[in-house]
Amino acid sequence: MARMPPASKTEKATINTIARLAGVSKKTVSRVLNHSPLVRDDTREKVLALMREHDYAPDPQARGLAFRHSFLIGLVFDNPTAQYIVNMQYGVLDALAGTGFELVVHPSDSRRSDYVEGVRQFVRRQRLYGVILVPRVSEDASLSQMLIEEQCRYVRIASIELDEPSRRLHTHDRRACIEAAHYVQSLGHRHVGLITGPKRYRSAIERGEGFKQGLAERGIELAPNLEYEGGYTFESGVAGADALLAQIPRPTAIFAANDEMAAGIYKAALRRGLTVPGDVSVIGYDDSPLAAQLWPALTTVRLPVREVGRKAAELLLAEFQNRPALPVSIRPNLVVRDSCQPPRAS
Amino acid sequence: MARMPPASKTEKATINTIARLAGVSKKTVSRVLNHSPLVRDDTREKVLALMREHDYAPDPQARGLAFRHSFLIGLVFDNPTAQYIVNMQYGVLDALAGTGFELVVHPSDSRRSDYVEGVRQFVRRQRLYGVILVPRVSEDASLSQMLIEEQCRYVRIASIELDEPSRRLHTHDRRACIEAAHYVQSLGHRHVGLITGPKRYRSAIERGEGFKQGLAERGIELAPNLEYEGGYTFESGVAGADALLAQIPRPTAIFAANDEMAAGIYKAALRRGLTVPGDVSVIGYDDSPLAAQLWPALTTVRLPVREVGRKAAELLLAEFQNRPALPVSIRPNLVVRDSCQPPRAS
DNA sequence: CTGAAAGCGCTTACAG
DNA sequence: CTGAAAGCGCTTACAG
Repeated sequence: MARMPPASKTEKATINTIARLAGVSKKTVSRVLNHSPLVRDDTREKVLALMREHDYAPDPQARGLAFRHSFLIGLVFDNPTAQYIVNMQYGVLDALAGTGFELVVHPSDSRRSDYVEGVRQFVRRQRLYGVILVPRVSEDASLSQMLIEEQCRYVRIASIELDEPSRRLHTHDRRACIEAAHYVQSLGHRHVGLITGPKRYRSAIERGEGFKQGLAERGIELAPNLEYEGGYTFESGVAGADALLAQIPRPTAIFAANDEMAAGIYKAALRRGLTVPGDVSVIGYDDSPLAAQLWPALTTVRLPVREVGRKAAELLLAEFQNRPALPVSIRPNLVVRDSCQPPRAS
Repeated sequence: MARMPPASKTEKATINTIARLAGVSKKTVSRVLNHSPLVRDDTREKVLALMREHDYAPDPQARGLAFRHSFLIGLVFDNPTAQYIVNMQYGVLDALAGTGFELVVHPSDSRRSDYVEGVRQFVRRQRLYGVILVPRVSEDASLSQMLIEEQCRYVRIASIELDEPSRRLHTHDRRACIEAAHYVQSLGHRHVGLITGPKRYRSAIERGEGFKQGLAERGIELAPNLEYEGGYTFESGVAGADALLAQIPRPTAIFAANDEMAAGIYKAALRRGLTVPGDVSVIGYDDSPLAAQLWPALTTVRLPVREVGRKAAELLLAEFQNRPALPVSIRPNLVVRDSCQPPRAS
């Protein structure tokens, strides 16, 4: 690239600039930067004023080199939906704003045997301050084990309480699905179908078990032929609904463990000449953008993902910011739209 | 966090470790690292072997401090669709793999008057090596002007050829829409509707103009009452289709400037008792995940976004890697699915 | 083709 | 409450 003209602004201020102007050593400026109590109040004020005046911010690289860790937080994920990732990123960035930390993204493929090594290189080479683990990689004990070996902080976002309190964020999938089941029962449904996610996902188990538990609590037993293991994909939702809607008696309501599969139910119903919710009520999970766009709009379970991201980042930075690292738990809520109604009188 | 046991692996190798073991100065190791030709072949080989043996990688923070820039690439965007952002991130990361660079994300809100200053702080404080600008922030001249002031490299991804060759990636929206129009005409449609994006987006103008140009080239003039300015949202697609489908004669095909709005056409058609593509053919833009899930599956224009991200990152790193910085252009292609057919004989 | 010295902008460890 | 020295792991500028 061609040489560019010098910046119009004055040269970037460093810790030396501030120290010289304040008539103190750079160590004192450093103390102010790191909130050390060992600085006289008037000294601190003078230094802070100078920092503001010169728009000074410490160089994260120099700081990182001295601290022996970077000011980077990693987000490690394995292909959840795009909306989930993006919301998570927004949430993490909400928490990082003004802290000097930045977010670096690291997608990985947990089906590859070497993905843990890939994450190891990532955290080691970049000397990451910490990482946030999103399902399903958050469920992998070999990954968290490696991070402990590497002395890298982490927070696991998961549907159950994995790991110790300071490192977990619990999303209460089971509880949310119990409530979804209660809602379905309250409308009067007795023949209810279930399309679960793939059982290698902990969330799939939690959601499926939760839903059945919720029905059982209200005296409804879900028949084995009304449960189908899907793959969290649209196509698997279509296949699952085809299977369930062929049963006799036909279920009057179906719960799908995510919205993609719930959308698949719409397609299968449409093809069979069945209406939603007239012939079959549908309920999903995620409140993806899809949910509001389906016609009729989909009743679904919503986890506030952006808030999850924010809380996870806050937990990760708690120690650095001298706050207590308390375990976090966030509950989803049911978003009632138009895809459920009482069953037709039979 | 509690102190953790020391890592099981040996201490991390530094440039000094390698230099000592190779019996050379660290400057020589540095030369190998930076592909300097001023190293004897056998010296280079010995150093490289040692690096491999000790799994050595230079510390990006130390390197960055000395180089006066970090090894971070910023992705600056203003709320395009989640899938677009995520695909872009994957693409950028494809190009960064193995280079020692990492990707940091920076969403911003271009409606806020201070967003350019926000990006300025971001690039200055982190000493970013460069940034990739995604529409619509890529279209903002005040942003690129600021980056030049800050001497920060950038690449603009845009629907037209903005900026100088070494800083632009052209996505040919106009050409793609011309071809979409030709396709619609080739099916025999004469009464064609258009739902554009908001005119403050350059892409909206390019797509709309391109589509009209393509029709004109085949002797079809798009009537003013068959053009509607949408907002790139599902709801605006519904509203647009409601307006267009009420015209007489009713259009037999509608092109929407993105898939969200195209999905809105489906809903409007369904409500009016019209079938897609029997009564009205629909064509979208983006090939979002939605497109394949609609029923019938949506014919749409697909930009390979991941490839765009990869090429943009390669262009940004060209200078660093001693490659020529040639302008990049990527053409979308038409994905024909089930939402278009010839018009009914009238 | 190779190296000793100085420096990037911070912090730790020690001294007072 | 404050500071001088040394160091984090690299590179630039200079010398040979």
